[in-house]
Amino acid sequence: MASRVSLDRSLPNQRIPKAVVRRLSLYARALQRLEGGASEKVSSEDLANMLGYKAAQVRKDLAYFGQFGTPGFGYQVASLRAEIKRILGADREFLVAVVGVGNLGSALLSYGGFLKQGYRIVCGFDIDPEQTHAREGAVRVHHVRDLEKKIKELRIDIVILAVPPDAVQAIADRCVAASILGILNFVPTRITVPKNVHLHQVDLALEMESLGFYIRLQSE
Amino acid sequence: MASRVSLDRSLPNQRIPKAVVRRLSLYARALQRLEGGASEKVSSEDLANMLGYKAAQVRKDLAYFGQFGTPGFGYQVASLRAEIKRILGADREFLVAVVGVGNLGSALLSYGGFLKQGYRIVCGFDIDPEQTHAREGAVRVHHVRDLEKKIKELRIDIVILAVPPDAVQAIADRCVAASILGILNFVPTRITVPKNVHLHQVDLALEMESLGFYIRLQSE
DNA sequence: TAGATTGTTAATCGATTAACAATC
DNA sequence: TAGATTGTTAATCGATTAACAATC
Repeated sequence: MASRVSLDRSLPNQRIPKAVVRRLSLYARALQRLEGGASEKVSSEDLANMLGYKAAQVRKDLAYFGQFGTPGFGYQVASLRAEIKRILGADREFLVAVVGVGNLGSALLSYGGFLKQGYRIVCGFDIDPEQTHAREGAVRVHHVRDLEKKIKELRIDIVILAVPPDAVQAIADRCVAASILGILNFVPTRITVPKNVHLHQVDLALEMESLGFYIRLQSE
Repeated sequence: MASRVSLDRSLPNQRIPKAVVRRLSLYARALQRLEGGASEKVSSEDLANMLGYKAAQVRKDLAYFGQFGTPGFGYQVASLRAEIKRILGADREFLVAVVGVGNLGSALLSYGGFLKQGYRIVCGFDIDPEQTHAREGAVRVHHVRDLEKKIKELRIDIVILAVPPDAVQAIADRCVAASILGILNFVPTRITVPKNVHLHQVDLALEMESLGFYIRLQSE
């Protein structure tokens, strides 16, 4: 059984901690910065310093997925980055829809931040698509009544929720019923979904509150 | 020394883990939902169930800040919520500015999500305030050249960064030099600040990447 | 070969949970 | 008093870090 791990690096048979996956994305970004730079190799020490981690952690994180380095040498910048991209799923494009095209939703629709490779925003949904329609040249805004139908038809993988707080759980339930794979929830209301659906809550109110708390703590 | 803790609950003399503070905000929100409900009391068990935690964790989290419950009874919903709000700093308003009033920035300016009590968005900054100006009725957008001056003049505590990626570290440095207390960074570029400044990175690209990773993991 | 740096094991640290005496 | 539930200590679990043999 142990041999299987080294044969097929892309299928880790242990559970991967969320924190490890987050760091993996940051490694990829750091490597991108290094690419085209002076050196084609990088050590776990270098990478750790760039991100404020410890070298051992970098090596341990990578070890979840395989052996990518050469003892006494380090890692090839380009190939390590390619490996990490592959691990993170660069081999597949995810189709994304934004539900709720108000202020935040329309900014997210046009925000390039996560459009980078691998994620394509396919459409929006709103209770009043006419009103939002004109603003978004590129992407069609459908009526939210057609949510399930369009999710299936357009094979949408991920929805971004930016609807009013009291609507969010019901919308999430409908998405789940339509077999959505992942939800990124921007609404400051916690929602629950079955554990086969991956959920990230981006809670700005929460971030602000902890920021405020730590500021207060510090000033005393 | 131990007595000091019980005397002054608002000044914890131990380091508070970030995770505890985050949960504290969620407790406050759960209590808000309970308020006006059937019962005026709540047990750690109830609260834990509402949020998917364990009762012991709720009690332990609260214990960092004092003793708020009654053995054999539980907690008073209203007073516990008031205590938590106080701990989180409801006794002080933080003044906030948004730097970079593009798509995302202007949505954040008008987004009510974190405007809830305690945070007031005072103004925006942009390299081309004229262009953004008209769109925001309520809040003034200043030229970014006046950043330091206005931060001091208006006594801004927190900046939200929504500038282009290659400008973000320089802007952050200027904010720090102008004695900002906290930074909420929305730009998908990691920045570094001195440790007396509190920094939260809200990294949408990162969230999407981990969502994609977990989806891929699941589907295999 | 000597020096460098990996991958991995063992030690440490921190956070969560269980257990329970205290007490309303 | 009996039942319930707290605050806190001790046990457990998980994640980070240090140490080091393997090896390029």
